[in-house]
Amino acid sequence: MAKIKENSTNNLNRKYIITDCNLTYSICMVGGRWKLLILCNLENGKLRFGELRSKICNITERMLTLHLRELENDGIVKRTVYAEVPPKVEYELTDIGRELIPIWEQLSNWGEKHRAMTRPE
Amino acid sequence: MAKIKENSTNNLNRKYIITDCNLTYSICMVGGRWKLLILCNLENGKLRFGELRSKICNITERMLTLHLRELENDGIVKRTVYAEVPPKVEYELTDIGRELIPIWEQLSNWGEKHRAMTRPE
DNA sequence: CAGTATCCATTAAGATACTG
DNA sequence: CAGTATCTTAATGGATACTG
Repeated sequence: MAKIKENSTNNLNRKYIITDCNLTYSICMVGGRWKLLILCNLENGKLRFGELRSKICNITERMLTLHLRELENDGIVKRTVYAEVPPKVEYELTDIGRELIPIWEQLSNWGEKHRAMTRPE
Repeated sequence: MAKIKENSTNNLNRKYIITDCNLTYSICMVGGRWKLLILCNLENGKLRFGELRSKICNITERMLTLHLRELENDGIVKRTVYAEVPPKVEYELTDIGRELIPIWEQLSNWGEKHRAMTRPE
């Protein structure tokens, strides 16, 4: 029943990390409304903050920032700040982040198939 | 930007179905705190309500009921009621539900690896 | 046994304005 | 451009009691 980052603020999905279940751990790391969506947009290379925002329909700057910070803290995304004016920041997948690629690909394929089965046009 | 089941009550994760993204669709179907956990406990066959409850640490009856209903409505889980006293209800994966097995297996393996990397004992 | 119903607490998400 | 800060709303989760 051990939890991590207890009582932290602005920490998404952290309350239910129970260290004896790997699936729960993973859901904590990449579950939720936005994370896989952010990650899959980074599949083909680096993107800037604004590029991510415009690619991910309906995400607010606040949500994008919060989730990117978490993904960065968890070593799934790498953030690079360029010392330029105006500022330029790029995000990319880390090696462990890239290992998730087959997961969102399969999940996406499953969704397409499930939708075709249950919600035919 | 089309949504489904708008304004429904007690419908988890339904607000953000945008029909032109399969990944978002899948996340809606099996995302969230509990669904994959419920499903992976059904991987090896049928289970009764009480068995699921005791296998899934910390889940309340209410949450288990709500999520099982959704999974049933979405054709991912099959519910069988036996006409007995006391009541007996069994849950099992459907075919489309079984197609998710590799996803939680991979996700679980990823979690184990990620944890070993970032949180060594 | 397998749930419902009710009420309440916590958390995630969204809108908007502002800044280095 | 890439964020913060603040406030508000919506969604999720939990406790407890009760029932066919």
